[in-house]
Amino acid sequence: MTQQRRVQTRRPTESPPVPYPETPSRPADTSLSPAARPAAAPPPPEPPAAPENPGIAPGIGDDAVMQVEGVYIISVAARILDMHPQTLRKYERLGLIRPGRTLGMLRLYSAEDIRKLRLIRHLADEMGLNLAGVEFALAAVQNLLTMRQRLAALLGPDAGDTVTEELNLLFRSLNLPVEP
Amino acid sequence: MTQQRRVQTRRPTESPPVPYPETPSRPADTSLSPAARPAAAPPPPEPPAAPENPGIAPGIGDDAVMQVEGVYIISVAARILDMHPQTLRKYERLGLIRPGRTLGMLRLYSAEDIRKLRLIRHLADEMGLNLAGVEFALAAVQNLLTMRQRLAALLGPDAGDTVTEELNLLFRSLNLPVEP
DNA sequence: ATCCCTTGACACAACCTGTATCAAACCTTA
DNA sequence: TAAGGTTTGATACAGGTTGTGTCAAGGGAT
Repeated sequence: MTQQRRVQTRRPTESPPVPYPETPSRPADTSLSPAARPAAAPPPPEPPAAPENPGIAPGIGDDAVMQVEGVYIISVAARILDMHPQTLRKYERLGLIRPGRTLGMLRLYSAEDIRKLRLIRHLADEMGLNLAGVEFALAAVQNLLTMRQRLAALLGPDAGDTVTEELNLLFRSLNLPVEP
Repeated sequence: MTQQRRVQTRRPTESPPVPYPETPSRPADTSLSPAARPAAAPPPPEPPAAPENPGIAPGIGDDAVMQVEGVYIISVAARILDMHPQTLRKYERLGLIRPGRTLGMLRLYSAEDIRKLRLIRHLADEMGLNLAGVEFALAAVQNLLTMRQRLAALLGPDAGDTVTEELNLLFRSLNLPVEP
């Protein structure tokens, strides 16, 4: 009755346009993927550290790249979300989120990370899922959005709109605040 | 940060052919729906109580209705599934399953209930979901099958086959042993 | 150089979950 | 009718999970 990993044989069937991400199936806490991130380049070299600016993006004036929506250090992100910094660290350790890093290895949470964390908080606090369930739900949402994309490519844009509408109904029915 | 219920306004949008079941959103243990089942008629009045016949359906010879796939009392169902009878009772109390009842209020588990319980066991034991997550996953599967049906009705049988194929890929990607 | 913040690790309280146990009631068989 | 076994509902408990608190060590910005 213990947690056990499931080996599954993947067979090379007619390579689809967008692949499904293949859920990692990690029930135990022993994650953290020991051989991961050997020397990943820190994506945004931009430590803003706006100490008091919750909710709006800090306006980076000079040579910033396009569409920088907002990047927050862990204390700011935790204050924005009203969550504990240790909770955010644990979520990263379990693989639920993957914030960027500055050159000094400080975590940088993008607006997309903030949105994902809000969804995680909704799933955990209001719907009562544990973290394995949160991982499952996140994978389900991700795969459904991928499926929508694939169906739109396979069936045409009109059918894609219908699928999008049905997915909106489904997300609403499942109490999932997702906007595809 | 405690569990709190979410009130949601349902609005009557363009009545679809098959409705989505509207997830109950029940995080707390205080379920059991106090005003439910006022005098529901017991569906199959058939107490077989086959004490030693695990796995195959008891052959009811005489005036049985068509397609009786198998009905088991709780001890037999628990032995078939290798689960504790109390666990089955708790699952029913939480609303995950809804076995039939004999006239003496004995629980009767159909083959469909057994299949659902196997899925629940897979979600809980192997994927590590808690019961709220199991409820979410069951609702997701149910809604996806409903969506497949609706899309087939809206887009035609060929698109329906494509949707079915995509759903099979999605279920496989999510480690869900479901056969639509 | 100094101060504030982050990091990683450990620990703990509260909760969840499956199981055990109990008396009462029921069905089947003698 | 009476005995025996089983189910039911309720309660209790051990083990695991989860969010949070605390600590020393280190880094970045003024």
